[in-house]
Amino acid sequence: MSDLDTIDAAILRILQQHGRMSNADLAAKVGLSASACSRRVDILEKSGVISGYHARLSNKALDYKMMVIVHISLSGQFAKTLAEFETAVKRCPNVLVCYLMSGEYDYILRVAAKDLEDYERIHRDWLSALPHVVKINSSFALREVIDRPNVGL
Amino acid sequence: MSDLDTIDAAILRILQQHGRMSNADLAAKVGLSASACSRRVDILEKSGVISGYHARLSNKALDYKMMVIVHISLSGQFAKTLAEFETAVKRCPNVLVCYLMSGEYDYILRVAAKDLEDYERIHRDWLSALPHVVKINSSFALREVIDRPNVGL
DNA sequence: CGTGAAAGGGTTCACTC
DNA sequence: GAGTGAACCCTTTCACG
Repeated sequence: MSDLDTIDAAILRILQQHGRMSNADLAAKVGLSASACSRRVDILEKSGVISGYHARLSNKALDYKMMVIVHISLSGQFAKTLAEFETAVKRCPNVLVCYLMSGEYDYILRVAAKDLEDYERIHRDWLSALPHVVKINSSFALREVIDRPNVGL
Repeated sequence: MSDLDTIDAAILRILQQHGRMSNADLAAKVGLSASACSRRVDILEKSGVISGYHARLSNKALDYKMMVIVHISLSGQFAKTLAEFETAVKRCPNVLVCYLMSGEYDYILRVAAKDLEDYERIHRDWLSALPHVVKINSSFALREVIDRPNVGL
């Protein structure tokens, strides 16, 4: 697709960490003029390398202190079964990540909860209520070692 | 901590999706004047509810098409063992997420790779080389159903 | 790709309700 | 806490070298 040179990589590295840095500051950091820098960022956005800019919220500040990894098995692998499950799981706001997996389990989920009581509620009202589920396995995260949105450049 | 009213929630919801929206536009969207909106955003940033702004890069555009969930067990749970493992795992740029877990496995990792060959290299050069590892279990993601950075408000 | 200038818009005050 | 208006600063974006 688009070949990234050293300067592009530098731009991406900085914008990953400081998504609201002004173009003028960014240009200075990567050693370009403002116009040249703006042109490059524009290309990176339009080519889809930069898919968007987002404020990151502190789960802790919002009182979401628990992270739970949930493994789920369904009663079959029919397309209709998967589609119904996925439609339902998308409705649960506490599910941050959901992947269809190969291997022993069908889906793996990452679920945020305020505390154990909150997770019990989520498990009861949301997870157990998902269609076609035959097995649920919850593992609790004791500590977050790494959490980055993208691969290091 | 800080109580969030309806307007704060709206601000967070918008900034989550459009991290580079100008304060003027944001104020219009939530029905506030620019100054009032700026004051609120300032408070949200300083109180830590907004922990930062980040450009999101498309893993696909960067040719990272594979997502692998890796379960890892160590030879013990001594603090020194865990610390050594964590120091080493942080050096691998392909590891996006790493949690210390309760339950059967000690750690769960989310690893990005360009393709199967790339993952073989990562597995050989990084994962297998991590200290104190006694068991590695790789599961490949077939499809991404959900991937949001934060809990829906 | 860099420069420079013009134009437009954004942020941030002090002040008021 | 929220709105107004104005000043100032900064950013973006041209055309051109």
